[in-house]
Amino acid sequence: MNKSELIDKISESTGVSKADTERVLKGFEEVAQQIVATGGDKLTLTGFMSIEQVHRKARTGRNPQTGATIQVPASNAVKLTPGATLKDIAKGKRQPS
Amino acid sequence: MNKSELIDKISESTGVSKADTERVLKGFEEVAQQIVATGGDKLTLTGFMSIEQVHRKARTGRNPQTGATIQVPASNAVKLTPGATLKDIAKGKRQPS
DNA sequence: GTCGATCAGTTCGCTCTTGTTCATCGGGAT
DNA sequence: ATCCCGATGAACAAGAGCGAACTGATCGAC
Repeated sequence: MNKSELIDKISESTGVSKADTERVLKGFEEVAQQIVATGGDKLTLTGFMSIEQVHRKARTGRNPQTGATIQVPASNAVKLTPGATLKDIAKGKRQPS
Repeated sequence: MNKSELIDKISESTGVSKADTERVLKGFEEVAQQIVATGGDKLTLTGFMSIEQVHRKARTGRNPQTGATIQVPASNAVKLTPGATLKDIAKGKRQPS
């Protein structure tokens, strides 16, 4: 499923226009970008997901074409964590809304 | 940041009412739940994130209070993957929109 | 304002992910 | 319709996350 299909589905089920649905998703993405850009806060949507910036240690990577090892420097990364409700649905312990 | 704060921010920046913003986020969550409940499809929001159901092997867990080991059966889990744009923003390689 | 649901933190052995480069193909902004 | 950007997959060593059970704190639906 891609973005267009998602917007169609959300618009159908909520009655919100596709244009506004798209604006809200874009707004959500921009807030997520601000969260991971600054790292000072964490966004938690209870039962759904959380989004935060985390730090990753330096380590060894590899060029898949040549097999040469490459030093990957320490840097910031994105951590997306599913919430309990979403996990329970994936496990079959619970039904989607 | 929690859900209320997120809705305020999105509503402010997009001009969409808080009520509609909340409906769209709820709709997005419900679609994500359908994706991880069935496992047949994967939702990809290019540059932002993707959401899918994955399978996890059985393994050993532990009760942190008693230290007793517990067998955790194989089951389905949720995989949330950040997209390239979000990752680049976390690394500082790129500015948020 | 209430109260049920969820989060965060705890241990630890093992599973899973990470990031590198690059060609190809699809998405999606315009 | 066009075309630039991002997803995908390849190898792999090492980093990071997972999930159990439980509890106090917080969230958010009503």
